[in-house]
Amino acid sequence: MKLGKLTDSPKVRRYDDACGTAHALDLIGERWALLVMRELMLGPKRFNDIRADLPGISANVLTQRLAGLEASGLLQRRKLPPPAYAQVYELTDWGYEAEPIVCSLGRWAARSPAHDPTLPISASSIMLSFRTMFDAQRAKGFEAVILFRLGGESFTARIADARLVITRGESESVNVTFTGSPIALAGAVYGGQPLDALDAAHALKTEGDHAMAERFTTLFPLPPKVGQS
Amino acid sequence: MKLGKLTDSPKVRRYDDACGTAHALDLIGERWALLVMRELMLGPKRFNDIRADLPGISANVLTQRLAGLEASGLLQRRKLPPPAYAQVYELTDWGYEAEPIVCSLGRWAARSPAHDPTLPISASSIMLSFRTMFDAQRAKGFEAVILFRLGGESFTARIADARLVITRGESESVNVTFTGSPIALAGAVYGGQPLDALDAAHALKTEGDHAMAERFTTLFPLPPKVGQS
DNA sequence: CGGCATCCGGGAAGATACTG
DNA sequence: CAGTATCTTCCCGGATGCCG
Repeated sequence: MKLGKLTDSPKVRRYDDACGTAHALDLIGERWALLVMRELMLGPKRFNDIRADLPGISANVLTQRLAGLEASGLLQRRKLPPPAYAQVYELTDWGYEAEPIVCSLGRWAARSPAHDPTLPISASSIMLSFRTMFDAQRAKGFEAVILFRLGGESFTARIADARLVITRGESESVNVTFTGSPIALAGAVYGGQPLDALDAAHALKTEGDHAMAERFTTLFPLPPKVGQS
Repeated sequence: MKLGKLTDSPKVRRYDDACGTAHALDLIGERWALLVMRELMLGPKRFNDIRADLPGISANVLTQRLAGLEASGLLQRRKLPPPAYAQVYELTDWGYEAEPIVCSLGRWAARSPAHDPTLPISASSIMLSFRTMFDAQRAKGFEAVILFRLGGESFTARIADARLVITRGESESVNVTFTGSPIALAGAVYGGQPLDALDAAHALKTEGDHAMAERFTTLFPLPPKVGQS
């Protein structure tokens, strides 16, 4: 039997630096930490759902990150009311305020020559990327409600007044429904793959107003890769 | 004699994730990487100067980070022309584009209850923090050129038209000169310490127009800590 | 099934010493 | 000054197993 030192100094490896950026890295600089927060950006999730959307993370590390983020005040564990009872992890208000960080990182790295968009992507990731890459100019005069069914998770995007609002869950009066995998949706929006080809390949089913669906896929221009133009 | 495997896959630990945020962490998610970039945000530096401003980093790790960032296309090594000859590290254009990330991280983490502003801070950090926290409203109608001499490094801040421009180096027609340590300057701007007290303590010398100096210190309001109002 | 503790192997980070 | 070499420590990732 071994008893962990009671005086166990937390032994956290910190940057002893008053700079806010350095402190941010103390909070979310550990491996996986920011991706865990990304997965929670669109609403609370349970342990195994986070884990499933972060291929490569071990249960071990996920437990540590959740505990660390909770101790920092960035997320809370919450028991769902009956009849669900399940325990979920939910960002605090301050945690949600990290969204600009996630988005600016994503926008910046999209210019990387080494970025490989064919890798797997989670549902939360691509919905967040829409918030990041949305071009208000291109959306002028466009009004639509788009429903996404991505492997068990549903999201609704509402576009009006050149603004985009994305929420978790289904919705009424939907103009377009996309059903399929996040990667196929990414192919349509970012890879320039035609919707009918994806439909024919049974990768992404498009239902509803196809003109609106086509227009939707044009609203998220990628920044130019470095070294180009 | 040992021969490293030629087929040695770089063995970089990557997130296999198409999400831009995840790719950003592949690029700058390693420990110290973003702080190295922060130190270069205001202009090129040489190895030992970066090292001196990042207390805690070992030469070993700094070498690795510089090599990694160079391989990713985020910085370049450059030989200064005669008579300096020294080798310096300089961010590429794309590297400089990471400034919004550094700033949004800093602004977000400034709300943390665990943030300790009494820790040491580098000259680059505090000059960058001015860019981050600058409040254009408060600067309306204020015009000033402020020179900072912070332990061997000089920076100039120009405020006009409710805009702030910070550059490395000295300048002509200066209204105010601050001379001292970065931490003392932080005390004045963020800690509410009176300039004359800092001057009396020989921590920060203020020369020139003291009214302008006082006003300058009010232009950088900190966001409220979480849990407060 | 969901959440967490434990053990282990490999590799990254930290500290120090050394070299051109 | 600008790194390299070496050694130690600790974190990450994987597997297993406990417990509600």
